[in-house]
Amino acid sequence: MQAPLYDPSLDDFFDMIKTFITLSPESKLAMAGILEKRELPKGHHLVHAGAVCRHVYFIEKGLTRTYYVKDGKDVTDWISTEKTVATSIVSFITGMPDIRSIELLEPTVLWAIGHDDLQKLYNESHEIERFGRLLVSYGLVQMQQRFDDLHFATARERYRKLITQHPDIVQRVPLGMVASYLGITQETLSRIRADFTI
Amino acid sequence: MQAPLYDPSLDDFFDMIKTFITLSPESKLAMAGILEKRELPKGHHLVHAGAVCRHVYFIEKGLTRTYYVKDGKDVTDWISTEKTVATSIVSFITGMPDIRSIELLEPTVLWAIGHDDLQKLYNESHEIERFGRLLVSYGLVQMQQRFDDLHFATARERYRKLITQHPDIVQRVPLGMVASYLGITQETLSRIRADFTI
DNA sequence: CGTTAGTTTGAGAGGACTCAAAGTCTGTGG
DNA sequence: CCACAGACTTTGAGTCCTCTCAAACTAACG
Repeated sequence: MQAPLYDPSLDDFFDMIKTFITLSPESKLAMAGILEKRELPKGHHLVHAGAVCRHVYFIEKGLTRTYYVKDGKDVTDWISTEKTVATSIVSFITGMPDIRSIELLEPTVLWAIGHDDLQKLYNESHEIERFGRLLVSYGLVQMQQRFDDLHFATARERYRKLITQHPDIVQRVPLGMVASYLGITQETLSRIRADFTI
Repeated sequence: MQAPLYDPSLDDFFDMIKTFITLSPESKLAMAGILEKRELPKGHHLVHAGAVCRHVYFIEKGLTRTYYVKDGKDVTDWISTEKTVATSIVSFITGMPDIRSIELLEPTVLWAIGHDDLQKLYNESHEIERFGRLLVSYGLVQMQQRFDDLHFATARERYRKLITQHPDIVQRVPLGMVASYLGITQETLSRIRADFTI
């Protein structure tokens, strides 16, 4: 009987990423060395506005919101649910500060990967470099789809798409935050929703 | 006196990508083996709607437009100028067909990289895998910025930003295409522009 | 059970859209 | 070199969607 080489709950993480890569045992071990599991309360901030984001977070349980303030108004940029990634992507990639903050909308369990740790593994392992490439590629596909939704759709179309593709978000996220995520005001979303439920 | 190992005009390509990576001589040689230079006339389509996009294109000279048809209307999704990349990114990454087409708005000189060729080099070279990662990362940053522009800005703000950041696009691209790129109608853009020049 | 965060409702203003028509530019053939 | 066709842009009028500002309502939490 041999002790496991890494925290068995890390398999949740490897499950999460298996949509785009299955790592070799060595790479898993290497990743295990830099992944940090964290349990954080609702309201906690992972990233503060004006700071550099030095981590990527894989959400195992819970819900995060990336947002910023534009013209005095709170704008929700991204919402990350279970089995997805949260990070202030431009800041993480460029190393520059960004106006975006990330807050937890629920008590959250996540895996954090530090930027420098990851760079180190990139240097050491071709496979993990590939993991990085695929992770970003996957993010780019998601961003494009979100962009398309916003590009030439009415408020109504955007809401309809959201409730069909991510019904849980509407349940778990306050209406005002969902509204700005969709690029509309809270009042408009409230009225649209009233129409839909008749 | 030694013959160059690759077409010297390829240095334009290596210049183009040096904002994010400087390749080793071996990697340059490997890339030289898969890069194809093409000179194509205005109006030529690099990608057709409904097809899979199997190439990434680096624009050396000229101008491309990525677009699709939504509800019978032509929507400009992306505009690529000199020293930037054009591709139908979701299709290229996922290997699935996409509604996007790419056309040349001017006679264009570009470097084409085939998907399968690139995958092969990814397998052979860690450094080229890194090149891929950085290329996608760079694309993600651009996409995020474009997304932000669209998210909560008025038609006026979007136009102002475009003319300050990419004044050449307004000169070289027909107004209707610029309008849909900004997410507004041609008539609205025409009126905005009239105001600006007073 | 009060306080606060969150949501709904109302009224009015305004931006952007649609449909339609008139200009303007540009390249090609006579 | 001019004239015309087709592509592109502007202008107009009316409508509608979404916004803003304001106030009332509801739910959740300590």
